[in-house]
Amino acid sequence: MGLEDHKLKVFCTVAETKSFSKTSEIIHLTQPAVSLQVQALEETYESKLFDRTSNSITLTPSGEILYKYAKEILRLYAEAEKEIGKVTGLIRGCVMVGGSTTIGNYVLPNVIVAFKDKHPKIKVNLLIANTRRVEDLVSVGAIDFGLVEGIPSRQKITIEKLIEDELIVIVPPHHPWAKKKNISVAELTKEPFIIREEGSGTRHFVENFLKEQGIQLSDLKVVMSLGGIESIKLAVETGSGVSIISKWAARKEIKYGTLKGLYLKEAPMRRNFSLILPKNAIINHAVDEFLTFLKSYNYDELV
Amino acid sequence: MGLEDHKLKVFCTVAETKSFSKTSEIIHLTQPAVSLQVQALEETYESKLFDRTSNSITLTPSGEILYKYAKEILRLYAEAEKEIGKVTGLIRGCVMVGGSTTIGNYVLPNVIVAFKDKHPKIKVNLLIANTRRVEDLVSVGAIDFGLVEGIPSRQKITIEKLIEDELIVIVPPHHPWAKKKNISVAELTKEPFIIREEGSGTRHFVENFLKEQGIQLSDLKVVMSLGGIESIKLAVETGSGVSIISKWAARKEIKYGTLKGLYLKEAPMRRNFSLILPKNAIINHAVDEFLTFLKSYNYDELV
DNA sequence: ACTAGTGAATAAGATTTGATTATAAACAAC
DNA sequence: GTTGTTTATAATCAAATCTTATTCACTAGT
Repeated sequence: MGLEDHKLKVFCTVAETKSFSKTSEIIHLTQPAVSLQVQALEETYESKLFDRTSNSITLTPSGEILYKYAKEILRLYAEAEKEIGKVTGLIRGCVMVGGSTTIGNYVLPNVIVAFKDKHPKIKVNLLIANTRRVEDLVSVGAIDFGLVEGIPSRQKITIEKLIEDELIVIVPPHHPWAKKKNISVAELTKEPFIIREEGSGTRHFVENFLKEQGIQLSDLKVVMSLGGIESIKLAVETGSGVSIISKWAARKEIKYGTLKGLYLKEAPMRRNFSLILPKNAIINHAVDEFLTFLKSYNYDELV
Repeated sequence: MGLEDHKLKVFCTVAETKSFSKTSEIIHLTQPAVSLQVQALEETYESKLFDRTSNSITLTPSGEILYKYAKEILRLYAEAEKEIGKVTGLIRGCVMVGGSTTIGNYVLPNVIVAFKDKHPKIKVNLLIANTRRVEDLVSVGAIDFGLVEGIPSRQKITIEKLIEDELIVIVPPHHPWAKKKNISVAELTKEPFIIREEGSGTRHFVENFLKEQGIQLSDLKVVMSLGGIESIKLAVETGSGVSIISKWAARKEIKYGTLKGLYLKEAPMRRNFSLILPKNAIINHAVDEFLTFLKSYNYDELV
């Protein structure tokens, strides 16, 4: 882009993530490039900016000072661009979004496509990771904002409920349940069940939900545990069992008829997708526009 | 150097000098390079920053906004560097000095050499021009500070008396006056006189001084008017006449005996060299050090 | 109006900076 | 020790930046 000091941006991200390699993912550079940028800064100021001691990276006193100023400088770059954009009517820039697995893979791509259609000049950057990781990046200010499942509670983050997510039971189209709209929790325990891997937000939610309905995971006939939504859908399509995933994740397959979605009779499986923003965020013009778009977007048209 | 955004620096200087070519002299780039830098900025913001109308350059609304922010950003870069310098004990950076003809050619070079000796890492940049021009550059903030003859009075400039300058009568070593210490104004009118060109600060001072002593320029036997101090000294050395110049300018020749300096009986021809600073100047660490050095420098050792 | 003269834009080339892949070194965890 | 993870270094390649040479646009002077 060129409307900000790239070296300072890289430096700040390293300071925030405390990692050269994570920075390289976020900025979309290779790790050596990040090392070189920081080294270049250290040479111009003739002062080490980070202590690279074994397993952790910390800012040196010089680094602390530079970080404070760099952050303010970057804020001014963003503000200048915003102000000029107001005058020229031009909206451009770069948005760094973080999305947790479900929302990142199945909701945001559609939103981003629609957004790019309205604002072709704005570059959108999507990073998909688990909720914890996205929260971390937001809390240190390494990305502009995040969209995650559930309602994380953290200091240094502003949280806003954005849209509701509903989980559904998925079955293959020729399954006995395929004609039904609802099934009971009791019925669920009779069928081979495929579950997400330990650590996933969706699995966590499902476990809790079933517990509320008086059912343990061990009551289900769990036939396998898979490490990704796509693999779960594939397994269900091929008849290996049924599963529970977000309606957003099953959208396409339901539309094309390769999967059927059902609700539980007892209660809807609802959770929120939350928008999380760093406190004292640098909100540039592009980020502003994206947030406005996000809030006004009609998510139902996706379903 | 790399410890500031070069594009913004160039842009600011163009905005201040209202000239691409003058900027190129100050920043030590070629004129096309300046054009390209500004064009690059105009492309990134997709907005013209200057109106290039015939003979004058003005900031567009976008340009005005960017200038405001750019100035603040550059100030922060300088401040960051200063703060880091305090921690590391390193003093470096770049000073842009403007000097009017006499002080620029005959005083500053010595000061700068002594300064570089103490602070080898600081880059000093000397621009020699007439008083008016130096004042202009200072008043718009295009150079860090200026040293000029006389006491200019201008808004937007902070003025400080720095050192005294004394003008002396110079004669060749075998001239009848060479053995004397003083001569009278009356005597001066009897000798062929060589004078600086119209427009020079020194000529202006000499004319005024003689007027105060009741003598018009036309009372002198002016044999020639020369456009530079070196040519005047040469003319006096070769016996074409006598002249009046700054003691600083005659220092070397008096030391080597190729010229003799005399004072006027009636009154000393004194004027001040003034230090002029832009209001709201960006004083970086290097500038700070140079100013301190300037004020503590023992100018007498030069005489 | 024609001709310098001045100041900015453009073109083509060289140099420097920046990024990439590949690889090595340092360190923790098993 | 061996493995895996993270940063640093090396070599290569692409892109940005500066330079010289030239052209263009506009004034000013004759």
